Amino acid sequence: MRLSRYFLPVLKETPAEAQILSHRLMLRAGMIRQEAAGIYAWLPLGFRVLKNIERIVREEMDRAGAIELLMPTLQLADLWRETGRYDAYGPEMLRIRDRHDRELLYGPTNEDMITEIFRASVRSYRSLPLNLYHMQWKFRDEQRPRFGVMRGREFLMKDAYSFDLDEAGARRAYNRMFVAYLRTFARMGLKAIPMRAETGPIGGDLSHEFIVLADTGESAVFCDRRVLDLAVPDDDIDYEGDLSALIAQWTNGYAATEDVHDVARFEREVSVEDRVHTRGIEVGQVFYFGTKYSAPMKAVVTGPDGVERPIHGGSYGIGVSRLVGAIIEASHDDAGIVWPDSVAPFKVGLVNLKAGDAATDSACERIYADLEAVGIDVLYDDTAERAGVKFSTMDLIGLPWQVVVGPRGLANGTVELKRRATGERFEITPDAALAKIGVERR
RNA sequence: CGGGGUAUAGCGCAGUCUGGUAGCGCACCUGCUUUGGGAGCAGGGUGUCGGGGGUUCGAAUCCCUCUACCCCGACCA
Repeated sequence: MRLSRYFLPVLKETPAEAQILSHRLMLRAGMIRQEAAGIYAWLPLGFRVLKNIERIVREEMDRAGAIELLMPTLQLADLWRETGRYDAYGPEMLRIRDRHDRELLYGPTNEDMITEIFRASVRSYRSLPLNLYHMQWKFRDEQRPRFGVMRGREFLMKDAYSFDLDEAGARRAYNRMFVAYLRTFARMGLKAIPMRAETGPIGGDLSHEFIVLADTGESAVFCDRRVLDLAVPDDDIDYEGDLSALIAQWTNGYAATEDVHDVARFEREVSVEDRVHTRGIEVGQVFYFGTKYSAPMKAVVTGPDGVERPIHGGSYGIGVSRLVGAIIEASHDDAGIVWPDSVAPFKVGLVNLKAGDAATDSACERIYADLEAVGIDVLYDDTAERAGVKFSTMDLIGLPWQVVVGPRGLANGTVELKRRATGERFEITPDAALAKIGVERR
């Protein structure tokens, strides 16, 4: 993409309403624009990051055996009346009437609807286990939206729902999602720690929150340093195998958010040098809730013994849009965002220091073409801006690699390659720069 | 939902107390000079002063009212 033809409205000054760092950087980097309290338009750069996060979530969900579908944002109130949640949910639910005066709601979550979909078609235990998920915009009319996309009213959530014949099956489903979550967050460059959680209004008796550690996170967390060093399973993990030992490894060590923190236990189980007290951001939560929805909604299957019984369910959420903010909170410096490679909006920023100069232009064009040819996303700054502006913009938007091309270097046959995350700089030939990025010129 | 605050150009702000027909910096547009870490000179205002109503010869400014947004606290992917 050529910057001269892109839409990248970066801001030099920070909008007054943005308090936390990720929100400021997202506004300044031209990733989002606020349209109402807690409601954002995703501008091209932010949208690319969102799509990358979506892709990773999708790949890991699919790998773990979940099946993607898409449910609507609008739901009939009657569906929610079956579980009693229409009245229970309160003013956080956005309620709407259509032209026929039918009561609708903008879905804050989808347990009720997925259960309805399930019960319409599934009759036998032979169809189980089943795990269905989607990524869809949710709306929760928060009393106080804040922190940009970290706490919006409209947000993109991945929500998965598992259906099993009994509790043992449901716990296996839970374990699969647990492992998938470990992998998902790790792939985004995040250290996400599962912590025992309250089950909240969704109900159930087994739940973990996945908390990303970031100094600027909204809640205080306490954990055993040894939990931070646990290895995340590789992509050859066998989801059909027994995952319970792996889960135990991750859940035995102490890890708790402030509200459920047990000081006595923390000090008893964790040695002083292993005690970690930092801050975190919740990016996902997994629940087992048994027959809470299946019983009232009569989502039943016939078991091998011929007896009908309500299925045991679980739900598994990831705040996809929140992750954009969480990643920035966890990965930035004074100059701006430092994107992990896997979610970066472009992999390479190509800086033409003297647009209009024939030699510089043609060197840039060649590098640009070579990168595009192998499918590497590159943002080519071909504008006539000053070097200082170009550099600060590139640092702000945080692309993993910068290739800086100017007459001074070209006189020696070199360009400058910069690694955003480490600050390393190399004065090397264009071919060598491409090789480091991962392109072999033929 | 309790407490506090703000609303003036794309962004950051002054002007409001004491009414006189809108301004500063950045950004943006035109031209020239520049160009290796947020340039210089000259010219240009792109605005229902959040909305509605009122007072007044005259309202960004005073009064009434509505709305939006932000911050602190209690709640959430």
